[in-house]
Amino acid sequence: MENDHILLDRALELFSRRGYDAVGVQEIVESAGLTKPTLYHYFGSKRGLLEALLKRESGHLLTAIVEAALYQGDLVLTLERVVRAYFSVAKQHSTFYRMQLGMYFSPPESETYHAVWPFAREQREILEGVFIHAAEDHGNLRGRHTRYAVGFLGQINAVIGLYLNNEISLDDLRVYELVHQFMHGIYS
Amino acid sequence: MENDHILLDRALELFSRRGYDAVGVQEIVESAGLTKPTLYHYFGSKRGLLEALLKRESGHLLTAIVEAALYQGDLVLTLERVVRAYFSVAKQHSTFYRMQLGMYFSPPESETYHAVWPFAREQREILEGVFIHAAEDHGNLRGRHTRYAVGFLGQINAVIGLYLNNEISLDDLRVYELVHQFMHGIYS
DNA sequence: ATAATACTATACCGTTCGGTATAGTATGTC
DNA sequence: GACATACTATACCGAACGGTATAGTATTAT
Repeated sequence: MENDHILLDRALELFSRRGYDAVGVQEIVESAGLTKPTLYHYFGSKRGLLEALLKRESGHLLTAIVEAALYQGDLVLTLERVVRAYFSVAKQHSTFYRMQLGMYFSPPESETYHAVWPFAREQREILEGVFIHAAEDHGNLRGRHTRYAVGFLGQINAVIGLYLNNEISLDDLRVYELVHQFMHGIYS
Repeated sequence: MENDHILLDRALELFSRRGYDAVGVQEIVESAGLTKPTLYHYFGSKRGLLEALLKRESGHLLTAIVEAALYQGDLVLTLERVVRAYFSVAKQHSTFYRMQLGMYFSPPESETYHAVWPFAREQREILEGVFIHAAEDHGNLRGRHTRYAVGFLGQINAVIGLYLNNEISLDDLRVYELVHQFMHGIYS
């Protein structure tokens, strides 16, 4: 295994558990069994390490939801695929998901917020695309794509937040519940 | 104005903009026109300052939603009051709301997460109480109070997140939309 | 007048921060 | 054999970190 990959793995583990600011460069290289010049050779700075990490790990999530978000006439089916994609990444890459979720809500002038913002926007645009397409079939959705995308993502992340705190599991029933509630409310 | 209040105000401003870890004690006291021994006299440690800050500011939010969450037979009405309470605090204390939202999603071994956790749990319990009470009138809600509380809070925070990024405003229409969608889904 | 209490400034503690200058050691090319 | 390239360790940089010992200055109670 290459040393740059080892560094990224260790940084991901430490950042997701304790946060970017609370983890020093020294600790990362020690945990990787290397020294600082190696890290600075590959990434140039601590910020560069963070950006390389986000770039590598976001790939999983973005490709998964791009594929899932292909709208082909059935909104429920599409949303279920999207939720399943999110759940799948949250389960297989839970440390990364925890990290990017925390960074999305980090303060607006922090390094982490600026670093994660492009990837967060991309996620939202993909979801907005679903609702924009669906509005061609369901006129009453028109003009509310941002609202829906944000609200839907908010619910997904609320559920994944519970999963990351070991309060629930992420299974097919949970997918159905989430989408059904989003589409039809809580009574039915 | 007392010096301890000045310190809390400056800490709130700085933490909410750049994050707890990224702001040093020195910067806080300089911004307050004071020196470090004053801060350590009142709060004992940086962590103590954070906890005092959360305690002071959470009061606004908790009293507001406790009052709003009184269920008296009309779930829609109660939820609208709750959303209005959240929106009101988010508008009047936007720096605090941003801070506590970020801390709720901060890494699980960070100081900020541990400090904010008791207040987050209290919020959720209040909301769960609404759905537990409502289930006495609407049997099909029974046993899903956690799910609903978390999902509802997720949607509220998603919308407030948009507001904090200056993408939307928080008005009565937005309250209606949020509750209506939660209750009846997106089609109606 | 005196003593106790509450508060605040100066100056400092040891440690850690992100980052780097220097000196290597491999590996492959010509 | 000479040389460039890629990578990594030792040892260090100045600055900032959270926190404190000491010495005060007001205010209050006795």
